[in-house]
Amino acid sequence: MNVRTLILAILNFCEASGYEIKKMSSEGSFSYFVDISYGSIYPTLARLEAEGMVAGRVESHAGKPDRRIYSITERGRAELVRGLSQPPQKDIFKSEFLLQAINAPLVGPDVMAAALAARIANLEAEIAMLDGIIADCDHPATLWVANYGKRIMTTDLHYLKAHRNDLVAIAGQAAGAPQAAE
Amino acid sequence: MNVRTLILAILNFCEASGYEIKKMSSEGSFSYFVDISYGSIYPTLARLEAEGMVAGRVESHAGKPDRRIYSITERGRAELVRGLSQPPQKDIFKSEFLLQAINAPLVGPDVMAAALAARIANLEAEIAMLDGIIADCDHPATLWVANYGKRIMTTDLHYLKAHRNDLVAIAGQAAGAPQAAE
DNA sequence: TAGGCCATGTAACCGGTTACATGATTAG
DNA sequence: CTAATCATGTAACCGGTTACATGGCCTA
Repeated sequence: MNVRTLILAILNFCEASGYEIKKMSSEGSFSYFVDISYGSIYPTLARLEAEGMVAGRVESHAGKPDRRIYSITERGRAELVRGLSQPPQKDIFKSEFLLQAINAPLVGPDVMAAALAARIANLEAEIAMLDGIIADCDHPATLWVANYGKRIMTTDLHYLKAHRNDLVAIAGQAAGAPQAAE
Repeated sequence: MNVRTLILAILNFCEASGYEIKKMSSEGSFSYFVDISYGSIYPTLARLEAEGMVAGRVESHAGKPDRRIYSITERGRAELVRGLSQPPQKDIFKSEFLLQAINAPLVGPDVMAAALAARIANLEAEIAMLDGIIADCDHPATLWVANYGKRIMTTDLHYLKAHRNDLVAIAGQAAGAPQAAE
């Protein structure tokens, strides 16, 4: 899942500028599995154009900076299919929250409670975003993914709310006596 | 969640060699959120030792290569607490499967069905691993995380099984007619 | 008039992986 | 005899981020 394929996938939905791609990847319907930086978007876009995978055109709007709008080409779409068709590698899931949770006794109940609260808030925000997609969007595949994501996040949220106190209690177990000495 | 903190976290559970750390991170109870490579483990371990965060000793077993066993020091534990205590950044979730799913019409029903099957198999394997941890382990925080993970993965699995056909159908919608022309 | 948003781009850096080098022991 | 497992380590590479440079327009 390199930036290259990701950008092609986004451009296969709609043409966009580098700036818009950034926004889609950090706020829009792609945000729940990526967040690309400008520093990788613009060079990749330039390279994709040089390879004929995307076509760029400049659009001028009065009172706004010029925008380079890119759209995917036939070659780009073929490349995207190639990229998507090879068996997907395992999902990568990196959770600092889980690392904290596994070390609950070490971080203590206060930090743990704060982390739980942050995660719950985060999940609620993300579910709200998915609700927005589910309401607005009529693209079947996107809807399928949004509903799938919502289902999992909802379960996650319920579980956290039901068991947060257990984890805080575990974190409190060793409070003040920070593990055996060296 | 850099390798540094991760290694300290692992060593806070038990002392281990670089080789064992690798195994824990790619098979053991840490594997469901990381997989570190030797190329980052050994240099990091050396650096941590130079900084006094971990202490290494050489152990010889007849008929086996020498092993450098590392254990965390007080300083290392303090460093770990510091690393864990700052508010965790958002979970990173990168899923090639989801990227395929969102582009289901493009990849076609066969590839989509294969991806679904792979993901289902993967989830089943991971749930089995979690069951192992839940049965064996008596560390409360680890158990909490394992049960949490199991709950989510189980929901995930059920949802996938119940809705896989829908996604394959969506992927079949555009089969043979690969999108509008340029 | 200060700060935020729009908009594009580059250069330096960095965290990490891949691939390689080495070598003994054990299981098939 | 071959392959796998145990075990440590290095060097080259690479994908990506951070921080910087630039500048006009709009809002508070």
